Amino acid sequence: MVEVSLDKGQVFACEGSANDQVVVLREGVLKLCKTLQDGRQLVIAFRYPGDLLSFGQTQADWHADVIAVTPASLSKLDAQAFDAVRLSVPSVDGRLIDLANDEIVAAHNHMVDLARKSPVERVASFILELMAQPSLSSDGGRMVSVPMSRHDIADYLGMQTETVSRSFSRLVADGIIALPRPSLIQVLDKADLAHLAAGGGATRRTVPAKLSRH
Amino acid sequence: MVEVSLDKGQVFACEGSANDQVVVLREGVLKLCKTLQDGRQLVIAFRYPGDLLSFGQTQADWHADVIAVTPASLSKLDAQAFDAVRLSVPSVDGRLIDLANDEIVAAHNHMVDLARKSPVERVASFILELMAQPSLSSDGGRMVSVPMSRHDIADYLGMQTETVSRSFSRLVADGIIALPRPSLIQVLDKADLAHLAAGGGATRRTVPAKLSRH
DNA sequence: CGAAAGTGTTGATCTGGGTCAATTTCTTTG
DNA sequence: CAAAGAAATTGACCCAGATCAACACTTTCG
Repeated sequence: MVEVSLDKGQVFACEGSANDQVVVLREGVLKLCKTLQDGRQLVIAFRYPGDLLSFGQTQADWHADVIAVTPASLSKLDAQAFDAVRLSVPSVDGRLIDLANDEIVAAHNHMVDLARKSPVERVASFILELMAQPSLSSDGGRMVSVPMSRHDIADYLGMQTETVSRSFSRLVADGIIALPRPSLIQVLDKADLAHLAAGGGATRRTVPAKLSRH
Repeated sequence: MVEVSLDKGQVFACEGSANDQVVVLREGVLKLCKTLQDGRQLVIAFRYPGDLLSFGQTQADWHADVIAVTPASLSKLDAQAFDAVRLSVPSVDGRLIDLANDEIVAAHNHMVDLARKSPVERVASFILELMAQPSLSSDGGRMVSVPMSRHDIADYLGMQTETVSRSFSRLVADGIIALPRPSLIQVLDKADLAHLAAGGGATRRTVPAKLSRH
Protein backbone atom coordinates (compact mmCIF):
# COMPACT_ATOMS: atom_id res chain seq x y z
CA MET A 1 0.00 0.00 0.00
CA VAL A 2 1.58 3.23 -1.21
CA GLU A 3 1.00 6.68 0.27
CA VAL A 4 0.78 9.70 -2.02
CA SER A 5 0.75 13.39 -1.12
CA LEU A 6 -0.77 16.08 -3.32
CA ASP A 7 -0.37 19.85 -3.25
CA LYS A 8 -3.36 22.09 -3.71
CA GLY A 9 -4.24 22.14 -7.41
CA GLN A 10 -2.12 19.11 -8.26
CA VAL A 11 -3.51 16.68 -10.82
CA PHE A 12 -3.59 13.11 -9.56
CA ALA A 13 -5.10 11.48 -12.66
CA CYS A 14 -6.46 12.44 -16.06
CA GLU A 15 -9.55 11.30 -17.89
CA GLY A 16 -8.65 8.38 -20.12
CA SER A 17 -5.46 7.37 -18.30
CA ALA A 18 -5.14 3.84 -16.97
CA ASN A 19 -6.65 3.13 -13.58
CA ASP A 20 -5.56 -0.28 -12.33
CA GLN A 21 -5.44 0.62 -8.68
CA VAL A 22 -7.68 0.97 -5.71
CA VAL A 23 -7.33 4.42 -4.19
CA VAL A 24 -8.58 5.77 -0.88
CA LEU A 25 -8.51 9.44 0.09
CA ARG A 26 -6.94 9.83 3.56
CA GLU A 27 -6.92 13.57 4.04
CA GLY A 28 -7.92 16.69 2.11
CA VAL A 29 -10.49 17.28 -0.61
CA LEU A 30 -10.37 16.28 -4.29
CA LYS A 31 -12.54 17.15 -7.25
CA LEU A 32 -13.46 14.93 -10.20
CA CYS A 33 -13.70 17.04 -13.38
CA LYS A 34 -14.89 16.60 -16.90
CA THR A 35 -14.11 19.14 -19.58
CA LEU A 36 -15.74 19.66 -22.99
CA GLN A 37 -13.45 20.47 -25.90
CA ASP A 38 -14.35 24.16 -25.84
CA GLY A 39 -13.48 24.45 -22.15
CA ARG A 40 -16.89 24.11 -20.54
CA GLN A 41 -16.28 22.22 -17.35
CA LEU A 42 -18.19 20.26 -14.76
CA VAL A 43 -17.06 19.09 -11.36
CA ILE A 44 -18.73 15.68 -11.22
CA ALA A 45 -18.13 15.24 -7.51
CA PHE A 46 -15.94 16.22 -4.61
CA ARG A 47 -14.17 13.53 -2.58
CA TYR A 48 -13.61 13.77 1.16
CA PRO A 49 -11.47 11.82 3.66
CA GLY A 50 -12.43 8.15 3.72
CA ASP A 51 -13.88 8.15 0.20
CA LEU A 52 -12.94 5.44 -2.26
CA LEU A 53 -11.79 6.81 -5.62
CA SER A 54 -12.03 3.65 -7.68
CA PHE A 55 -13.75 0.34 -7.18
CA GLY A 56 -11.15 -1.96 -8.65
CA GLN A 57 -13.32 -2.59 -11.68
CA THR A 58 -12.29 -4.70 -14.63
CA GLN A 59 -12.33 -1.96 -17.25
CA ALA A 60 -9.70 0.28 -15.88
CA ASP A 61 -9.74 3.88 -17.09
CA TRP A 62 -10.34 7.09 -15.20
CA HIS A 63 -13.45 8.68 -16.60
CA ALA A 64 -12.69 12.11 -15.12
CA ASP A 65 -9.70 14.18 -14.07
CA VAL A 66 -8.84 13.93 -10.37
CA ILE A 67 -7.45 17.16 -8.90
CA ALA A 68 -6.58 18.23 -5.36
CA VAL A 69 -8.71 21.09 -4.06
CA THR A 70 -6.67 21.26 -0.85
CA PRO A 71 -3.39 19.55 0.07
CA ALA A 72 -4.28 15.87 0.24
CA SER A 73 -2.91 12.47 1.02
CA LEU A 74 -4.11 9.16 -0.30
CA SER A 75 -3.29 5.46 -0.25
CA LYS A 76 -3.23 3.22 -3.26
CA LEU A 77 -3.02 -0.50 -3.77
CA ASP A 78 -2.71 -2.16 -7.14
CA ALA A 79 -5.50 -4.25 -8.54
CA GLN A 80 -3.78 -7.65 -8.21
CA ALA A 81 -3.10 -7.14 -4.51
CA PHE A 82 -6.67 -6.00 -4.04
CA ASP A 83 -8.01 -9.04 -5.88
CA ALA A 84 -6.18 -11.19 -3.33
CA VAL A 85 -7.97 -9.35 -0.54
CA ARG A 86 -11.29 -9.83 -2.29
CA LEU A 87 -10.71 -13.59 -2.56
CA SER A 88 -9.71 -14.02 1.08
CA VAL A 89 -12.44 -11.72 2.44
CA PRO A 90 -15.58 -12.47 0.42
CA SER A 91 -17.66 -9.76 2.15
CA VAL A 92 -15.52 -7.13 0.41
CA ASP A 93 -17.39 -7.60 -2.85
CA GLY A 94 -20.75 -7.01 -1.25
CA ARG A 95 -19.39 -3.91 0.41
CA LEU A 96 -18.07 -2.66 -2.93
CA ILE A 97 -21.44 -3.17 -4.56
CA ASP A 98 -23.09 -1.19 -1.78
CA LEU A 99 -20.55 1.61 -2.15
CA ALA A 100 -21.04 1.72 -5.90
CA ASN A 101 -24.74 1.84 -5.29
CA ASP A 102 -24.41 4.78 -2.91
CA GLU A 103 -22.43 6.50 -5.62
CA ILE A 104 -25.21 5.87 -8.14
CA VAL A 105 -27.85 7.24 -5.78
CA ALA A 106 -25.72 10.33 -5.10
CA ALA A 107 -25.18 10.91 -8.82
CA HIS A 108 -28.89 10.54 -9.53
CA ASN A 109 -29.75 13.03 -6.80
CA HIS A 110 -27.22 15.48 -8.13
CA MET A 111 -28.76 15.12 -11.58
CA VAL A 112 -32.03 16.39 -10.14
CA ASP A 113 -30.17 19.38 -8.66
CA LEU A 114 -28.52 20.20 -11.98
CA ALA A 115 -31.58 19.73 -14.13
CA ARG A 116 -34.43 21.04 -12.04
CA LYS A 117 -33.38 23.25 -9.16
CA SER A 118 -32.91 27.01 -9.01
CA PRO A 119 -29.49 28.46 -8.13
CA VAL A 120 -30.45 29.13 -4.49
CA GLU A 121 -31.85 25.63 -4.16
CA ARG A 122 -28.68 24.13 -5.60
CA VAL A 123 -26.51 26.09 -3.19
CA ALA A 124 -28.76 25.04 -0.30
CA SER A 125 -28.36 21.37 -1.32
CA PHE A 126 -24.64 21.90 -1.60
CA ILE A 127 -24.35 23.37 1.90
CA LEU A 128 -26.24 20.37 3.27
CA GLU A 129 -23.73 18.08 1.54
CA LEU A 130 -20.87 19.96 3.17
CA MET A 131 -22.61 19.70 6.55
CA ALA A 132 -22.73 15.93 6.14
CA GLN A 133 -18.91 15.82 5.99
CA PRO A 134 -17.49 15.36 9.49
CA SER A 135 -14.15 16.76 8.37
CA LEU A 136 -15.76 20.12 7.47
CA SER A 137 -18.38 20.40 10.16
CA SER A 138 -17.87 21.73 13.68
CA ASP A 139 -20.02 23.01 16.54
CA GLY A 140 -22.54 20.23 15.92
CA GLY A 141 -22.90 21.14 12.26
CA ARG A 142 -23.49 24.84 12.90
CA MET A 143 -20.16 25.95 11.46
CA VAL A 144 -19.12 24.52 8.09
CA SER A 145 -15.86 25.23 6.33
CA VAL A 146 -15.85 25.53 2.56
CA PRO A 147 -12.55 24.23 1.22
CA MET A 148 -13.28 24.86 -2.49
CA SER A 149 -13.43 28.11 -4.45
CA ARG A 150 -16.63 29.75 -5.72
CA HIS A 151 -15.48 28.76 -9.19
CA ASP A 152 -15.31 25.08 -8.23
CA ILE A 153 -18.74 25.32 -6.62
CA ALA A 154 -20.09 26.91 -9.80
CA ASP A 155 -18.65 24.09 -11.89
CA TYR A 156 -20.13 21.56 -9.49
CA LEU A 157 -23.60 23.13 -9.55
CA GLY A 158 -23.68 23.93 -13.27
CA MET A 159 -23.72 27.69 -12.92
CA GLN A 160 -21.46 30.78 -12.95
CA THR A 161 -19.30 32.09 -10.08
CA GLU A 162 -21.34 35.29 -9.96
CA THR A 163 -24.56 33.31 -9.57
CA VAL A 164 -23.04 31.24 -6.77
CA SER A 165 -22.01 34.42 -5.01
CA ARG A 166 -25.45 35.96 -5.45
CA SER A 167 -27.09 32.80 -4.10
CA PHE A 168 -24.93 32.87 -0.98
CA SER A 169 -25.82 36.54 -0.55
CA ARG A 170 -29.49 35.67 -0.90
CA LEU A 171 -29.25 33.03 1.85
CA VAL A 172 -27.49 35.54 4.08
CA ALA A 173 -30.11 38.22 3.35
CA ASP A 174 -32.85 35.72 4.21
CA GLY A 175 -31.19 34.95 7.52
CA ILE A 176 -30.66 31.28 6.69
CA ILE A 177 -26.88 31.37 6.92
CA ALA A 178 -24.13 33.82 7.88
CA LEU A 179 -20.75 34.15 6.16
CA PRO A 180 -18.05 35.31 8.60
CA ARG A 181 -15.56 34.58 5.81
CA PRO A 182 -16.20 33.35 2.26
CA SER A 183 -14.77 30.00 3.33
CA LEU A 184 -16.85 29.65 6.48
CA ILE A 185 -20.59 29.17 6.71
CA GLN A 186 -22.61 29.56 9.86
CA VAL A 187 -25.90 27.72 9.50
CA LEU A 188 -28.66 29.70 11.21
CA ASP A 189 -31.73 27.79 10.06
CA LYS A 190 -31.13 24.22 9.02
CA ALA A 191 -34.85 23.49 8.60
CA ASP A 192 -35.28 26.29 6.05
CA LEU A 193 -32.12 25.21 4.30
CA ALA A 194 -33.42 21.65 3.99
CA HIS A 195 -36.82 22.85 2.87
CA LEU A 196 -35.23 24.99 0.16
CA ALA A 197 -32.98 22.16 -0.97
CA ALA A 198 -35.95 19.83 -1.26
CA GLY A 199 -37.58 22.26 -3.66
CA GLY A 200 -40.27 23.48 -1.31
CA GLY A 201 -39.33 27.16 -1.16
CA ALA A 202 -38.17 28.79 2.07
CA THR A 203 -40.47 28.71 5.09
CA ARG A 204 -39.61 32.30 5.91
CA ARG A 205 -40.92 34.07 2.82
CA THR A 206 -41.15 37.49 4.42
CA VAL A 207 -37.79 38.57 5.65
CA PRO A 208 -37.22 40.58 8.86
CA ALA A 209 -36.74 44.18 7.73
CA LYS A 210 -33.34 44.69 9.29
CA LEU A 211 -31.97 41.59 7.55
CA SER A 212 -33.34 42.21 4.09
CA ARG A 213 -31.28 45.30 3.30
CA HIS A 214 -27.75 45.54 4.60
CA MET B 1 -37.76 -16.39 -11.37
CA VAL B 2 -41.04 -14.55 -11.88
CA GLU B 3 -42.14 -12.87 -15.10
CA VAL B 4 -44.03 -9.57 -14.94
CA SER B 5 -45.84 -7.71 -17.71
CA LEU B 6 -46.47 -3.98 -17.69
CA ASP B 7 -48.83 -1.83 -19.73
CA LYS B 8 -47.70 1.45 -21.16
CA GLY B 9 -47.69 4.01 -18.33
CA GLN B 10 -47.93 1.41 -15.58
CA VAL B 11 -45.93 2.03 -12.40
CA PHE B 12 -43.69 -0.90 -11.47
CA ALA B 13 -42.14 0.59 -8.33
CA CYS B 14 -42.17 3.81 -6.33
CA GLU B 15 -39.35 5.79 -4.77
CA GLY B 16 -38.92 4.67 -1.19
CA SER B 17 -40.65 1.30 -1.53
CA ALA B 18 -38.75 -1.84 -0.62
CA ASN B 19 -36.50 -3.35 -3.25
CA ASP B 20 -35.32 -6.78 -2.20
CA GLN B 21 -35.23 -8.29 -5.65
CA VAL B 22 -33.03 -8.48 -8.67
CA VAL B 23 -34.92 -7.31 -11.74
CA VAL B 24 -34.03 -7.60 -15.41
CA LEU B 25 -35.90 -5.86 -18.21
CA ARG B 26 -36.76 -8.35 -20.97
CA GLU B 27 -38.73 -6.27 -23.41
CA GLY B 28 -39.94 -2.68 -23.75
CA VAL B 29 -38.66 0.59 -22.33
CA LEU B 30 -38.90 1.91 -18.76
CA LYS B 31 -38.13 5.27 -17.20
CA LEU B 32 -36.72 5.99 -13.74
CA CYS B 33 -38.25 9.20 -12.36
CA LYS B 34 -37.67 11.50 -9.46
CA THR B 35 -40.19 14.17 -8.52
CA LEU B 36 -39.74 17.25 -6.33
CA GLN B 37 -42.59 18.10 -3.98
CA ASP B 38 -43.85 20.91 -6.21
CA GLY B 39 -44.04 18.58 -9.20
CA ARG B 40 -40.80 19.36 -10.98
CA GLN B 41 -39.69 16.06 -12.44
CA LEU B 42 -36.59 14.44 -13.83
CA VAL B 43 -36.23 11.21 -15.75
CA ILE B 44 -32.98 9.88 -14.29
CA ALA B 45 -32.56 7.25 -16.97
CA PHE B 46 -34.36 5.06 -19.47
CA ARG B 47 -33.98 1.29 -19.33
CA TYR B 48 -33.88 -0.92 -22.40
CA PRO B 49 -34.12 -4.69 -22.98
CA GLY B 50 -31.33 -6.53 -21.18
CA ASP B 51 -30.78 -3.81 -18.57
CA LEU B 52 -30.52 -4.68 -14.91
CA LEU B 53 -32.84 -2.58 -12.71
CA SER B 54 -31.30 -3.32 -9.34
CA PHE B 55 -28.01 -4.76 -8.23
CA GLY B 56 -29.16 -6.83 -5.27
CA GLN B 57 -27.59 -4.37 -2.85
CA THR B 58 -27.84 -4.66 0.92
CA GLN B 59 -29.76 -1.46 1.52
CA ALA B 60 -32.89 -2.23 -0.37
CA ASP B 61 -35.03 0.74 -1.39
CA TRP B 62 -35.93 2.07 -4.80
CA HIS B 63 -34.51 5.52 -5.09
CA ALA B 64 -36.72 6.47 -8.04
CA ASP B 65 -40.10 5.58 -9.50
CA VAL B 66 -39.99 2.93 -12.22
CA ILE B 67 -42.61 3.41 -14.94
CA ALA B 68 -43.24 1.68 -18.25
CA VAL B 69 -42.83 3.94 -21.28
CA THR B 70 -44.00 1.17 -23.61
CA PRO B 71 -45.59 -2.20 -22.83
CA ALA B 72 -42.83 -4.14 -21.11
CA SER B 73 -41.96 -7.48 -19.62
CA LEU B 74 -39.41 -8.21 -16.92
CA SER B 75 -38.07 -11.03 -14.80
CA LYS B 76 -37.46 -10.82 -11.10
CA LEU B 77 -35.70 -12.99 -8.59
CA ASP B 78 -35.68 -12.35 -4.87
CA ALA B 79 -32.53 -11.39 -3.08
CA GLN B 80 -32.03 -14.65 -1.13
CA ALA B 81 -32.18 -16.76 -4.29
CA PHE B 82 -29.78 -14.36 -5.96
CA ASP B 83 -27.37 -14.52 -3.02
CA ALA B 84 -27.24 -18.28 -3.53
CA VAL B 85 -26.24 -17.68 -7.16
CA ARG B 86 -23.57 -15.21 -6.07
CA LEU B 87 -22.06 -17.76 -3.67
CA SER B 88 -21.97 -20.56 -6.22
CA VAL B 89 -20.74 -18.39 -9.08
CA PRO B 90 -18.12 -16.05 -7.63
CA SER B 91 -17.57 -14.18 -10.90
CA VAL B 92 -21.06 -12.71 -10.59
CA ASP B 93 -19.89 -10.20 -8.02
CA GLY B 94 -17.16 -8.89 -10.26
CA ARG B 95 -19.65 -8.57 -13.08
CA LEU B 96 -22.04 -6.66 -10.83
CA ILE B 97 -19.30 -4.25 -9.84
CA ASP B 98 -18.52 -3.64 -13.50
CA LEU B 99 -22.18 -3.03 -14.27
CA ALA B 100 -22.52 -0.62 -11.37
CA ASN B 101 -19.45 1.13 -12.63
CA ASP B 102 -20.90 1.50 -16.12
CA GLU B 103 -23.94 3.00 -14.49
CA ILE B 104 -21.78 5.50 -12.61
CA VAL B 105 -19.94 6.51 -15.77
CA ALA B 106 -23.24 6.94 -17.62
CA ALA B 107 -24.67 9.05 -14.81
CA HIS B 108 -21.56 11.23 -14.72
CA ASN B 109 -21.72 11.78 -18.46
CA HIS B 110 -25.36 12.69 -18.26
CA MET B 111 -24.53 15.20 -15.53
CA VAL B 112 -22.29 17.00 -18.01
CA ASP B 113 -25.17 17.06 -20.51
CA LEU B 114 -27.58 18.50 -17.96
CA ALA B 115 -25.21 21.06 -16.50
CA ARG B 116 -23.21 22.30 -19.44
CA LYS B 117 -24.75 21.54 -22.81
CA SER B 118 -27.15 23.59 -24.90
CA PRO B 119 -30.57 22.16 -25.81
CA VAL B 120 -29.47 21.10 -29.31
CA GLU B 121 -26.35 19.46 -27.92
CA ARG B 122 -28.42 17.57 -25.34
CA VAL B 123 -30.80 16.31 -27.98
CA ALA B 124 -27.85 15.30 -30.16
CA SER B 125 -26.37 13.31 -27.25
CA PHE B 126 -29.75 11.76 -26.63
CA ILE B 127 -30.15 10.62 -30.24
CA LEU B 128 -26.72 9.00 -30.05
CA GLU B 129 -27.85 7.14 -26.93
CA LEU B 130 -30.91 5.87 -28.77
CA MET B 131 -28.73 4.80 -31.69
CA ALA B 132 -26.66 2.70 -29.31
CA GLN B 133 -29.75 0.62 -28.44
CA PRO B 134 -30.01 -2.36 -30.78
CA SER B 135 -33.72 -2.67 -30.03
CA LEU B 136 -34.38 0.83 -31.44
CA SER B 137 -31.91 0.95 -34.25
CA SER B 138 -32.39 -0.41 -37.77
CA ASP B 139 -30.83 0.02 -41.19
CA GLY B 140 -27.36 -0.02 -39.61
CA GLY B 141 -28.24 2.74 -37.18
CA ARG B 142 -29.63 5.08 -39.85
CA MET B 143 -33.23 4.76 -38.68
CA VAL B 144 -33.92 5.12 -34.97
CA SER B 145 -37.29 4.75 -33.34
CA VAL B 146 -38.15 7.01 -30.41
CA PRO B 147 -40.41 5.12 -28.02
CA MET B 148 -40.85 7.93 -25.48
CA SER B 149 -42.82 11.17 -25.71
CA ARG B 150 -41.32 14.65 -26.13
CA HIS B 151 -42.39 15.29 -22.57
CA ASP B 152 -40.34 12.34 -21.28
CA ILE B 153 -37.38 13.47 -23.35
CA ALA B 154 -37.73 16.96 -21.88
CA ASP B 155 -37.76 15.54 -18.35
CA TYR B 156 -34.72 13.43 -19.20
CA LEU B 157 -32.75 16.35 -20.64
CA GLY B 158 -33.80 18.93 -18.07
CA MET B 159 -35.75 21.15 -20.43
CA GLN B 160 -39.30 21.86 -21.69
CA THR B 161 -41.25 19.95 -24.36
CA GLU B 162 -41.31 23.04 -26.56
CA THR B 163 -37.53 23.33 -26.38
CA VAL B 164 -37.10 19.66 -27.25
CA SER B 165 -39.34 20.14 -30.25
CA ARG B 166 -37.45 23.26 -31.35
CA SER B 167 -34.14 21.39 -31.02
CA PHE B 168 -35.38 18.56 -33.22
CA SER B 169 -36.56 21.14 -35.74
CA ARG B 170 -33.15 22.78 -35.64
CA LEU B 171 -31.42 19.47 -36.39
CA VAL B 172 -33.81 18.88 -39.26
CA ALA B 173 -33.27 22.41 -40.62
CA ASP B 174 -29.50 21.85 -40.44
CA GLY B 175 -29.83 18.64 -42.42
CA ILE B 176 -28.42 16.47 -39.63
CA ILE B 177 -31.52 14.34 -39.19
CA ALA B 178 -34.92 13.86 -40.81
CA LEU B 179 -38.18 13.17 -38.98
CA PRO B 180 -40.56 11.09 -41.13
CA ARG B 181 -42.71 10.81 -37.99
CA PRO B 182 -42.16 12.32 -34.53
CA SER B 183 -41.33 8.83 -33.30
CA LEU B 184 -38.86 8.00 -36.05
CA ILE B 185 -35.50 9.63 -36.66
CA GLN B 186 -33.48 9.23 -39.80
CA VAL B 187 -29.85 10.06 -39.09
CA LEU B 188 -28.37 11.90 -42.08
CA ASP B 189 -25.03 12.99 -40.65
CA LYS B 190 -23.75 10.97 -37.74
CA ALA B 191 -20.41 12.76 -37.66
CA ASP B 192 -22.04 16.16 -37.21
CA LEU B 193 -24.36 14.71 -34.61
CA ALA B 194 -21.42 13.34 -32.64
CA HIS B 195 -19.50 16.57 -33.02
CA LEU B 196 -22.45 18.55 -31.69
CA ALA B 197 -22.97 16.13 -28.81
CA ALA B 198 -19.30 16.44 -27.83
CA GLY B 199 -19.76 20.19 -27.48
CA GLY B 200 -17.76 21.14 -30.55
CA GLY B 201 -20.53 22.90 -32.50
CA ALA B 202 -21.75 21.52 -35.81
CA THR B 203 -19.26 21.07 -38.63
CA ARG B 204 -21.74 22.52 -41.06
CA ARG B 205 -22.10 26.01 -39.61
CA THR B 206 -23.44 27.56 -42.79
CA VAL B 207 -26.60 25.85 -43.79
CA PRO B 208 -27.62 25.17 -47.39
CA ALA B 209 -30.13 27.90 -48.24
CA LYS B 210 -32.96 25.62 -49.19
CA LEU B 211 -32.68 23.76 -45.89
CA SER B 212 -32.41 26.72 -43.55
CA ARG B 213 -35.90 28.15 -44.06
CA HIS B 214 -39.05 26.15 -44.77
C1' DC C 1 5.35 48.03 3.41
C1' DG C 2 3.24 48.77 -1.01
C1' DA C 3 2.35 46.75 -5.46
C1' DA C 4 0.36 43.06 -7.89
C1' DA C 5 -2.22 39.13 -8.49
C1' DG C 6 -5.90 36.32 -7.12
C1' DT C 7 -10.57 35.69 -5.30
C1' DG C 8 -15.08 37.22 -4.14
C1' DT C 9 -19.01 40.43 -4.34
C1' DT C 10 -22.08 43.63 -6.56
C1' DG C 11 -24.12 46.25 -10.43
C1' DA C 12 -25.85 46.76 -15.39
C1' DT C 13 -27.16 44.71 -19.48
C1' DC C 14 -28.36 41.08 -22.71
C1' DT C 15 -30.19 36.70 -24.32
C1' DG C 16 -31.43 31.71 -24.41
C1' DG C 17 -34.82 29.14 -23.11
C1' DG C 18 -39.11 29.16 -20.25
C1' DT C 19 -43.97 30.39 -20.45
C1' DC C 20 -48.28 31.21 -22.59
C1' DA C 21 -51.09 30.59 -26.62
C1' DA C 22 -52.54 29.06 -31.16
C1' DT C 23 -52.32 25.61 -34.73
C1' DT C 24 -51.15 21.42 -36.90
C1' DT C 25 -50.32 16.59 -36.92
C1' DC C 26 -50.66 12.18 -35.23
C1' DT C 27 -53.37 8.44 -32.88
C1' DT C 28 -57.33 6.35 -31.11
C1' DT C 29 -61.94 4.84 -31.16
C1' DG C 30 -66.86 4.87 -32.15
C1' DC D 1 -63.53 6.53 -42.10
C1' DA D 2 -64.75 10.45 -39.48
C1' DA D 3 -64.47 12.64 -35.21
C1' DA D 4 -62.33 13.40 -30.86
C1' DG D 5 -58.52 13.59 -28.15
C1' DA D 6 -53.72 13.64 -27.38
C1' DA D 7 -49.16 14.89 -28.82
C1' DA D 8 -46.14 17.81 -31.33
C1' DT D 9 -44.91 22.00 -33.48
C1' DT D 10 -44.59 26.91 -34.07
C1' DG D 11 -45.05 31.77 -32.68
C1' DA D 12 -44.83 35.79 -29.34
C1' DC D 13 -43.25 37.46 -25.24
C1' DC D 14 -40.64 37.74 -20.96
C1' DC D 15 -37.52 36.82 -17.24
C1' DA D 16 -33.81 34.20 -14.68
C1' DG D 17 -29.36 33.72 -15.04
C1' DA D 18 -25.23 34.46 -18.17
C1' DT D 19 -22.17 37.92 -19.51
C1' DC D 20 -19.64 42.10 -19.09
C1' DA D 21 -17.69 45.47 -16.04
C1' DA D 22 -16.32 47.69 -11.80
C1' DC D 23 -14.84 47.30 -7.33
C1' DA D 24 -13.44 45.28 -2.63
C1' DC D 25 -10.90 42.30 -0.03
C1' DT D 26 -7.25 39.04 0.84
C1' DT D 27 -2.79 37.00 0.03
C1' DT D 28 1.78 36.97 -1.96
C1' DC D 29 6.10 38.71 -2.77
C1' DG D 30 9.73 42.16 -4.39
